[in-house]
Amino acid sequence: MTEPQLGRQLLAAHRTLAAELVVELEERGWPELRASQASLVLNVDRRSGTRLTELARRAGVTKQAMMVVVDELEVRGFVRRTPDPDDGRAKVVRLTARGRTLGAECRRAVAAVEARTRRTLGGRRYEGLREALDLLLETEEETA
Amino acid sequence: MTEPQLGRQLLAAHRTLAAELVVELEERGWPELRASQASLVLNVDRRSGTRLTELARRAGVTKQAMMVVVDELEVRGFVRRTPDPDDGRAKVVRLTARGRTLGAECRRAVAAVEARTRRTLGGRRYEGLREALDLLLETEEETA
DNA sequence: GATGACCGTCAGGTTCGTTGACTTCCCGAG
DNA sequence: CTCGGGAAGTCAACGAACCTGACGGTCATC
Repeated sequence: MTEPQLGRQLLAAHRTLAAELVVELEERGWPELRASQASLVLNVDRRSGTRLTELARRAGVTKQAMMVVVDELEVRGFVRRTPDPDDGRAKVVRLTARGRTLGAECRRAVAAVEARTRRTLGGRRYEGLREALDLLLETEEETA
Repeated sequence: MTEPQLGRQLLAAHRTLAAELVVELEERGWPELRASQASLVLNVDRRSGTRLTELARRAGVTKQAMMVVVDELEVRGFVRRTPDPDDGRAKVVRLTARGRTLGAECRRAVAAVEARTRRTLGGRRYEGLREALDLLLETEEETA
């Protein structure tokens, strides 16, 4: 009975943090923005832009999954795809001006959520949590 | 950049544990059983059965969500719904004989996953993880 | 130059969950 | 005693975040 709770708690905690981030963004005037989208914005290199595959790698998901998020962000004008001059197959995802503004806001929102989490947990437990998750996923990766 | 990783890691860790549980169950001869289903089986009171709403409450989800899982388990003969003698509205979810056998297997599978997790994390970190999650979700609940 | 690997894409699925809108039934207050 | 609020289970529709598989171009190398 104890362990399925762990799995569930992990999911619940994920949802909680994601929801908090969304609220934080809303309060800052960026409504209808989801955590996955904010996360993507933060992963695009501000200067040179970043390829889709690289974004997927950073986020630890498939390129198909990442493409959906890029699509959404592109429609809303936060990001645009430009052909990669060095590679005809590739496209580079870049932030628009609006996207850069959003990026700044996202960093603040993320910091706020992190600070709140850290406060309710205490610094020690917070660090412990991060460490445990790092370890868990790292060793999973190796076995895979 | 640091925090959105936390949220994502929580999700990834959830998927990992759920997948491990499924594999564990498969290896024990119970294929095509998902983590949510196993979790439900473990939450049904072995003697008296449990109402749908109560199951939903225990799992921290809506009764609609819980109903789906009960439906699946009922179709496969692990569980059945009987009218509650004390309340004409309610039905009691009970394990069938096959369901009880599955329950025992689930407990073992869960224990195996837990043991493996504990081993990769170390007892100290494992306990810390659980504690952190408890705290995180508990205080979330209060604010809600 | 053919061959295999790689980039982005399209199409379709899966898992776990949600909100909203009933119907049926319980219960307590007027 | 009825009658109105509320709770139990259900039906339907949807959402978020993923996945696998299959392709058409492009690169890079042999």
